[in-house]
Amino acid sequence: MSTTLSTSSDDVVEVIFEAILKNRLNPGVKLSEISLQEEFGYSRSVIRQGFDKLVDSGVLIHKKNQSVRVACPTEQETKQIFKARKAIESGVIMILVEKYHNKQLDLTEVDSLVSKEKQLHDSEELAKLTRLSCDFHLTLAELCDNKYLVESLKPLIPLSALAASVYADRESNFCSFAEHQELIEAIKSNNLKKASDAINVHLDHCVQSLNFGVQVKTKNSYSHIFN
Amino acid sequence: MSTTLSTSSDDVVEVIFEAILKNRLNPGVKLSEISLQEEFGYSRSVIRQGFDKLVDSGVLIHKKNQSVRVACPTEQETKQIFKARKAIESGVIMILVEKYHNKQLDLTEVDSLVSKEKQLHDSEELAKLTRLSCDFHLTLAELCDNKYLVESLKPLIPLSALAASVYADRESNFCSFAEHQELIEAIKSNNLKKASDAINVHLDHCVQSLNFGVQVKTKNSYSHIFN
DNA sequence: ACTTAAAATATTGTATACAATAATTGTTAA
DNA sequence: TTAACAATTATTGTATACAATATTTTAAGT
Repeated sequence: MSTTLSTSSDDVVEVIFEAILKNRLNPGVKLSEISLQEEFGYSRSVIRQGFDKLVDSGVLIHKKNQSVRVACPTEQETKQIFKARKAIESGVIMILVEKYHNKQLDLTEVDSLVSKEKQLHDSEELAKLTRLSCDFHLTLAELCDNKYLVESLKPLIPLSALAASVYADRESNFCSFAEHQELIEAIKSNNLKKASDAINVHLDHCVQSLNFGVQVKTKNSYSHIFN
Repeated sequence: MSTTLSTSSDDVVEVIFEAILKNRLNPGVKLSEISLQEEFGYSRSVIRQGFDKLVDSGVLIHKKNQSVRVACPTEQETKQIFKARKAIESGVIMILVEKYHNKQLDLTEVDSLVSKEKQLHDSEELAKLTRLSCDFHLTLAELCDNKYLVESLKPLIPLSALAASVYADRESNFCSFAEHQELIEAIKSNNLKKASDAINVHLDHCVQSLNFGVQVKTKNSYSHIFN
């Protein structure tokens, strides 16, 4: 929650979030506090504060007296993550439909996000696509003007990205920009039922596109991960 | 998120949560790290870790270089909190109805919670009632077997309690046990529409019962607050 | 070679130290 | 008395130290 007048540890959180969304930090990777001191330029206590926040949101896993690791969602956890997202994002869509109906919603930002997604998709720059589709979902939540709703959804987005990086064969069809487009159209049509269905179907498709048969891979070095 | 093999700072979180739910910690109260050292028996760094988690969930407010304070939700924030709860808890109810339909849901725990609420209501022990009605909502979420959903809802419950302690004239009719009862009956009737309506109406009633005209009161000592 | 045990190393958990900043108190002037 | 300012005190932000615990390496025995 950003009622904190941002302290240094938020930098750590932000950098690690970014690294995950950009697919630089793979699930299971071990992050030691000491080793990251010079990487960040902060002391261990600051790094640790950042880690603590990420652990709290489930993005990092921390077992007592062991280094934190990037979370590696199991099949069951992944399904739970998307079930939770369906609950929260259904609420988001409900609010947005009402807002749009009352002419209190400006969709130009998401419109341009979706067209950027289309561009990247066409030029096959799949790495950047993950980041953009995450932004799409977060931006929708932010348009609700409800910080509590945003904070509820926030940790689930990098967790989804992690799940995708483990189980998605090709990330192109994991979180389809075409369905994002349809979702926006549904909101614009002032049709609550249609929009609700669209978000639920979309998130179901995300899970269905995953292949839970794959063997989980773990790497162990973090050179060239951040920035 | 309890993937952390619980460290000491979780004690701090738990004790402060409790104190809020029990109405011992009022909104706006200042909590200094140093002063709570002997109260808890932990060192400042541990206390601080606990504070950080609570700040992150919005229960404590932290401005740079100032002591943390117990949050004091404004009218607008309170409405946002309950809007977010409606989104999340609608999802909870949806899942529970499905579970009940598939005979995978045991409601004895919530049944007994509601009857305890009724007892306390009849004997006019209103202080303990807040705690119990919070438990009711959290227990429903826990019955979904989805830790992400639980974690999403968790911070909103003490925030609601804080809002009530500021704006509720009499806490008795803030979060009505009778409506809890009806909600459970709706789930048992396998009627999704009815159950969805019940949770939405109930949470709307909570907000409607509040009187946002009151002047906010702030206290400043914390003796006899914990345990 | 392989396994086991022990020593050495590295990393975390917690406490504490010190500088930077805020809050409080005391003093003076109007 | 009140207001403004200075001096004092208290509290936070960050770094670091040290013990407890994990991990890795080394060495010995089979």
